[in-house]
Amino acid sequence: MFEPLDHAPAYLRLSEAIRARILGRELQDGEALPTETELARQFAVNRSTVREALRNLQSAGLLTRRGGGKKLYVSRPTVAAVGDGLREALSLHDACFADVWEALLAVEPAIAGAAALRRKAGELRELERIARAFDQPRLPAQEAVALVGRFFRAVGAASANPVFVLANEPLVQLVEPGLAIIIDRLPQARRRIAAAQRALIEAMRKRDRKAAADWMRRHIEDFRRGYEQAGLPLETVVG
Amino acid sequence: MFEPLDHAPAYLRLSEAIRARILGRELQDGEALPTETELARQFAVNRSTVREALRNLQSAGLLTRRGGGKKLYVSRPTVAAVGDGLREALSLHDACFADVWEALLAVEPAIAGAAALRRKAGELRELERIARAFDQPRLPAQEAVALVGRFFRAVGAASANPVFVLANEPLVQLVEPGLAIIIDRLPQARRRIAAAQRALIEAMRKRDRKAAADWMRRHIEDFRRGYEQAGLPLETVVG
DNA sequence: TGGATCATAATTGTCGGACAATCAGACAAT
DNA sequence: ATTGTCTGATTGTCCGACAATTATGATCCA
Repeated sequence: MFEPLDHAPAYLRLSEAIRARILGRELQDGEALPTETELARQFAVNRSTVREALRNLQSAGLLTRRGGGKKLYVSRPTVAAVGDGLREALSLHDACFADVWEALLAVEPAIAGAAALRRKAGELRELERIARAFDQPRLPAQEAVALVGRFFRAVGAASANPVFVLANEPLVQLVEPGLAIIIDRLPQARRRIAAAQRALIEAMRKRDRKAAADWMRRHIEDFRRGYEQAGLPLETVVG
Repeated sequence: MFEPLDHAPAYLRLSEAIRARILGRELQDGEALPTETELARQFAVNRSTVREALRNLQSAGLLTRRGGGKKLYVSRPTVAAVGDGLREALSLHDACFADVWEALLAVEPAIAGAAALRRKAGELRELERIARAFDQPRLPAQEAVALVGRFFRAVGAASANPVFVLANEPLVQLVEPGLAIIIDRLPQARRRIAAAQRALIEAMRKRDRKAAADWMRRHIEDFRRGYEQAGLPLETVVG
């Protein structure tokens, strides 16, 4: 019969107002925000209220502080920040390794395929650098994992699709801990990963979409086998 | 020799402390937080500082207020909220329709396939309800779009994979505006969507993974054709 | 003139206290 | 059982204050 009244507190209305200006490109990326006192004056609220609104936007990644400075700048949420949020959410929703793996199997081949078509020369070189670094003997397990992460992110970047880049990030983040255990426990893991990376790079060099997608699929399937062989249960909640 | 001191402001350290307790399941979902005054006492900071920290966690969806009450409750971020954040981020990263479509083509068939395997009887009935509602003659365009969104979300839910559910949400959100235009401009759009929905439901009834994935792929490809035929440029920045 | 140095103003982070609005719970009245 | 009333607790908002840090502008030196 009756709709509830709009009872939003001032700090929310304020942050929504600023958020709308950012999303509407009225406040451009990189632009500096007025000072808190000035915002308080313009919106006719107290500085404490302004600060609560700012914290809101800051945690959404729409405002950031630059290198120890005081001023707040308008910014687009970084991939890493969005990925963190997603990882958090997935962890709290009890996503298990099998779930993440299923998603990996769906998107990573598509990302690799897109990257094969659109990769630039520099991106290919970057992939080669990472693969070479990974192939070093006696590389500490921790660094090996980090390099695998970098490889996946570089493939994502080469796909030139922001949706893929963003979707990629939390999956990579969630997979890294398991990968660390695999690399630690299975001696053959490194060899197989290095081989997959070489094949992927070769496919991307030839701009062979199908081959890239195919190798990535095998790579991901391999990853699941490794996970099982390392004795990790697929139902492990990630994060 | 010496590591840099932790110079993070108190409101950040405070929100990180609470965040860690939530992620570590020390604070359970649904649990009520102590009052602001009590938190200020426990952490030995001012209430204003506590409030800034709370705004931080609130916008991350880790704390929510329940139905007009005052108390804050620990909560897992809702799918819709995470989707909003992602949509925002993608929009600011200038993701265009082609990017979203490419991602749709990668994940939606996989979601449909997983749903075909794991769907429950109730979820199938829900899909049938939505499809029937969509197939009504003289349904307003706005409601038709909403029903398509519900259909996709229901398929996502049937996949029983939180990663899919979460990835699904922003894609559906981003696609809806374009879909509205298509349904408005192309007379045959409704028929084709209804046919795809029927085929998908049938495949899911038979638990035919391949057929479900296949029909979903065609559905998504059809969507792109509709987008082009409606005269919308693929480079349109979404959101 | 150009660049380094330093004093000064501005800004943020944090604090303390204050008060109205409102919410939850107890209790009484109908 | 519903409605009204009271009380205490809690949130939303405001004010004012101050130390620490950063930005700004003036000054000095080469």
